[in-house]
Amino acid sequence: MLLANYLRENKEDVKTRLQKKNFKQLELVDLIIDKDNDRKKIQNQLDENLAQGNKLAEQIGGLMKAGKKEEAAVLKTETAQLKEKSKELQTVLETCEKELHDMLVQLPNLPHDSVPQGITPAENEVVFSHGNIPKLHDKALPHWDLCSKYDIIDFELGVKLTGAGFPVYKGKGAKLQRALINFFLDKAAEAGYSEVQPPILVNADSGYGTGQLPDKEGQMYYVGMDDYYLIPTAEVPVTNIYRDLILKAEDLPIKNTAYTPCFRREAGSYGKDVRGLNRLHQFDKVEIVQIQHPDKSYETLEEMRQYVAGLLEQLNLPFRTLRLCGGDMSFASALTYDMEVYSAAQEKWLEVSSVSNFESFQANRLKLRYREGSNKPVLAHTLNGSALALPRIVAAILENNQTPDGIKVPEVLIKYLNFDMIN
RNA sequence: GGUGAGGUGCCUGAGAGGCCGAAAGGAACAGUUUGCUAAACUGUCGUACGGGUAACUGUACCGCGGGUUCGAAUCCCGCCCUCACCGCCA
Repeated sequence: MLLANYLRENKEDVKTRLQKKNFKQLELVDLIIDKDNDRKKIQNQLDENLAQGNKLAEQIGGLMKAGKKEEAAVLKTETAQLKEKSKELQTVLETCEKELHDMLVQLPNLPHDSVPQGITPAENEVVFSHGNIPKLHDKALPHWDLCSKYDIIDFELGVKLTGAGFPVYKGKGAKLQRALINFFLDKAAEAGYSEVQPPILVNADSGYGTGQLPDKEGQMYYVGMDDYYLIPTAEVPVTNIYRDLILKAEDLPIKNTAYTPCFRREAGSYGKDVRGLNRLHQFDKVEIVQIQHPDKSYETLEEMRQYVAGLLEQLNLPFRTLRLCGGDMSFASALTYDMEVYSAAQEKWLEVSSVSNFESFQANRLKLRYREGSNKPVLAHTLNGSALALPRIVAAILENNQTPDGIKVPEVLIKYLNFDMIN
């Protein structure tokens, strides 16, 4: 959520930047400023009314104590009118504030200057690529066939237990999952991230804090009996740890990592993109989250992006880094890098990580602030990234490393496994 | 699920209709003292939204929402949450 004051002070700049994000209702900016002006006016009136009432009440108190009951009674009649007026103004103010809020939450975050102009994924900018696209042997298979050939991931069995998109990992497949999770967590710890194990069900307040609610309500699994949501990403519980806090400037940056399963309904997804591991309802992910001083958040974003790239290099997967164009970015992000690995049998790029700087957009909702010395609290910047999401990494490993004799395990994972081939 | 207790500032905790944005202690911060550390002393020490160049100042907030009252942290009603014990159970 953006701040009304910021819009007022940077009106034209805000509009041009919103346009870059392919946001069309620019008139909303003016409406918000007007509404905020109304709000101030109403509050002024209300405050004045209440102040008068307070003053009268004080006088009445004094008179009562002095035993001047008649004089007090006269003043009492005055307060009755004031009270009615205040009540009226209060409702008007509440309506006004609600309308203002409802408009404010419709504005997406403003894109950073470096965000490329564009509307579709085709306009994303490739900023880095690494590794060679492997040449597979003649009988190479897509990962879903490899999964059943070596009996490591069973999609049909998942359907029996739950439904489509809930695979069962078996034998070496299950071990590979554990190895990847441990590898990612160990690397994050080395990079200074402190590990947390948060709940994977969260309440509505947390959903609002990171912005999944209200917009993406339909994408989360909901436990109605207790009013909880299954997390779509560890970002939700981990970032919400810091909701409603005022941190000290010297505590920044805060670096957390968490492994959690993630649950997404993926309502509206269909077709070839959902085959095999490409799109699941439940998947595993290690997330990195940072809370940073506004002056340093872009430095931090670059560092996080390098960190994720390093993981992919160590896994020996060909990948590329995209700087997302305005139209392809998420609502809350100011700058996002996507990492895509090449899946050689499917012959396509798969998104395995998204690293974003939200600036103060999330922090405003979270009321996550920091204080420098004895200054007023200031909104912090939040950043997060996948490091990494497992399924598509697994898909790429299986496909790219396949040989006629089996699938070679990436070297860095061998110490976590007691085998080097899936066969 | 049952019963009981309770939700006050960074923490502990007092306040029981006006003198309360809230005692006291602790923590933290700044200063004095000190060879260093510590101690002692002094001071500062909530947030939000307004007005004002500023000093300052208005309003709201004692879990949330309503009510009573000229006036509510304090009284009344409803809700939520936490803790303890019992039951059930990993």
